[in-house]
Amino acid sequence: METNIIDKNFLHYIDTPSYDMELTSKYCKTLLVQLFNKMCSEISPEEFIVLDTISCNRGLCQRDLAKLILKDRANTGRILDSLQNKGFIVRYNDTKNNRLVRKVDITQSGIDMLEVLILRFKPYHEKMCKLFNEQDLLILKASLKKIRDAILQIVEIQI
Amino acid sequence: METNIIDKNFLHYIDTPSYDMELTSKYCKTLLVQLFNKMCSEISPEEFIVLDTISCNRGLCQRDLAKLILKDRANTGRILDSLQNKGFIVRYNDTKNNRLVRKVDITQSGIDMLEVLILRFKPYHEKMCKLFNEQDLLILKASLKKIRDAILQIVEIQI
DNA sequence: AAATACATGTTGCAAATGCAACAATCTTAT
DNA sequence: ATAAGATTGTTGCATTTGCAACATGTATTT
Repeated sequence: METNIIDKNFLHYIDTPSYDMELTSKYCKTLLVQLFNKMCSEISPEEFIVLDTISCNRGLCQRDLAKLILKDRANTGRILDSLQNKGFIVRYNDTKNNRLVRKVDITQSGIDMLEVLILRFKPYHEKMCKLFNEQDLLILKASLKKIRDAILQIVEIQI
Repeated sequence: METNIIDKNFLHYIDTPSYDMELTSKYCKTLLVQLFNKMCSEISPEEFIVLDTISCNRGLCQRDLAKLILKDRANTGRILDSLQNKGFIVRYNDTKNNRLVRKVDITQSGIDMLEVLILRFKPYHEKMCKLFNEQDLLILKASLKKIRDAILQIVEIQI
């Protein structure tokens, strides 16, 4: 059999969009981590992301929040424990579809924390923004969506 | 202060390219994991990726391989231990820039394994390929590269 | 009405990951 | 020539992550 997987005809992982996305995600994460190391000791980058997500999706139950932040229920609960201990969020029992759920909301202290951080990161945020135009970002967003739709045609994704 | 971070003017994490990439990467990974659960018990998806990378980059030292597969040296060594135990790769001492390094190469058994897997996954691979055209993928690749370059202007990335 | 299935959140555990420290070896500086 | 620094790979440890099991409460089925 002369398939010759090593030659250039075969698409290797390194050449896939998946690899490029992983690589770029690593860059984004490193940027975030380095900025937080320098400029924020109050919360972790992960907690910041969750707090930001809660701030614009108030009154979500934990499972719905988990879907948004791309983590499972267990880890979502743990991050919320930490944010709650720091007083940035509150949890309260409520119902959704006649089911008991724990909903999450941001506190005033959490809002203040977010505003402080946003001000602190503003220079970097603006520097990044200047490097991109809206059109490019929209195209990128659409491309990524197209990939996800393609994957959904092959397997069922439960996130 | 009426910054009002909750309104739509502020860019939340959920709306960033970083989030879209993370989400899409998760889809890709889930696809890979599900395919391997169904169709491959010999090696893990991670090991497949490393084996594939070695197959088209023969004679790399471990550190250079680590950079390619986006892992640190420690984890790269561990994955290689597993692949070596299964007989799919060999490691041998060599020098690079007058330094002692351990280089990695794929064995015939490893090549056979890759070819078997590629044949096994061929239907899915072709199905995915049909859903994209070369032009879209090139644009996506360029967009992601542009993001990485922008990040490099702000922080130094050492992967 | 009882049994089964489903949804939500928590806990425990194992695997994966990252980081710092270390050993070995080579280069550069004083 | 000796000391300091750099590169590579390994080991140990702490953190993160995901998965399965469980408890609780609801919906559905028989």
